[in-house]
Amino acid sequence: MAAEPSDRYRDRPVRRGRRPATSKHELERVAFDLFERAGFEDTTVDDIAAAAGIGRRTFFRYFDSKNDVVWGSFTEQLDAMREQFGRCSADQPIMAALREVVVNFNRFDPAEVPWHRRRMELILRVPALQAHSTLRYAEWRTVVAEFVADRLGLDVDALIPRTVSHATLGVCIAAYEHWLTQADARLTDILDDALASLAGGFSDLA
Amino acid sequence: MAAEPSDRYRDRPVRRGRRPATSKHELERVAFDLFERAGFEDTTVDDIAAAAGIGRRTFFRYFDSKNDVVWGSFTEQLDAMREQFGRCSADQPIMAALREVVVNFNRFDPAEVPWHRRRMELILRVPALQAHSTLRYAEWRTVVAEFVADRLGLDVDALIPRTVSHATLGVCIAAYEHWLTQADARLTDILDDALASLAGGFSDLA
DNA sequence: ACGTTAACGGCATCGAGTGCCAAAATGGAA
DNA sequence: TTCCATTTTGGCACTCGATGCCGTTAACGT
Repeated sequence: MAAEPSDRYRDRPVRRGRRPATSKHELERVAFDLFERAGFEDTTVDDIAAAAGIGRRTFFRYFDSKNDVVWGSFTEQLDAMREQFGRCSADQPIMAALREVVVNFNRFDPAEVPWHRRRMELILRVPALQAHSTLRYAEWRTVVAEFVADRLGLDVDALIPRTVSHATLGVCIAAYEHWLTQADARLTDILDDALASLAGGFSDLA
Repeated sequence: MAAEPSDRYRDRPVRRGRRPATSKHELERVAFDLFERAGFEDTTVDDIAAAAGIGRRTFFRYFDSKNDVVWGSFTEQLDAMREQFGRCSADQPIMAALREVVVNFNRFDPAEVPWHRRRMELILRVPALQAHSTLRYAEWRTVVAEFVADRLGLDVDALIPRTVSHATLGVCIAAYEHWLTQADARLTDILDDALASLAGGFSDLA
């Protein structure tokens, strides 16, 4: 059941030194289990390390911080999103493309949804994680800003791309927060609605 | 020159116990001075306390955290913004009112501008402060969401008010970040432009 | 067997943040 | 003037996240 320690070395079947004692995935599993029981704040890194059977020092070789545990393979997912942007038709309006890609990016296999929900509950409700999330969101925004900048022939750091990416992220977070309060709503629907409002400049609300 | 220790007791000229050894304002001054020299990260709470001539333990009675030092009287300013929203004409469109109030809220006396710039450079560029700012932004968003909810007869936690407040905040942060890169631009102008873009649903960018 | 390589994990250290509590300072009342 | 109530101070001890250092362990190839 547990992930193979060699998960991280799929692309190098033959390797030299000592094998990793665990994997990011497995650590994530163990940690989420503890978070579920005692809460994020009351679970110490020692707890996680002990439960995973590794030393505390080793934990910090798998994750830069306790906060990072909940972010899974976020960086890899960003790469996927960047690719989706690359496949957008050039004659689709920017905000429409943005809406489509972001919504698609948030489609999950039904089996994964409860897991994703727990992850987002942590990120959006635990103060320490809310705070830390800002740093991860910056990466997300950059992907969006790159797309917008590319389309408009502007620099990534120009005002327009940054403004659009910030606004879009804000809308997504609001949608996510709303989704968490709805027991059985579809995330993609809420995101789609919210992003449509944004593209309309919220003019519908008089 | 230093603020009176009794700053915090303006409304109670006669008081009982021991006088405070310093004030939030004075601590802020001392801290900013150190941040300027050594940077935020390399300035410890001990450094600040020592420079202010108080004990480390006492520092934490003035501020909940080292991060909070840079936020000055943010909560008081939010109250002012809430009042400004209250004075808005009911027939002004929501996004227009939002734009006006937020821009006005960011007008500063020219003499304060350099100070405000340094404050925002810290908040927007130091990772630890970027992260912590999220928690303060939440308060800001609530003020905006309250206004929008009130106007639409919705709950503060409804999707629309939250979405609008998140988007508006995002735009403001983008504007602020842009302002920091421009040596002599007017913050209010940038904010006004960016908020106009938002109200237009970024439709101008095709 | 031996050397190389890579991961492990203990130890020491730093810095933020908190609970506890005695000491200091201040005004008012006896 | 002395004593009391009140309020702030600040030292001490402790927890927890995070990091540098370094010897140890486990795998592989020769």
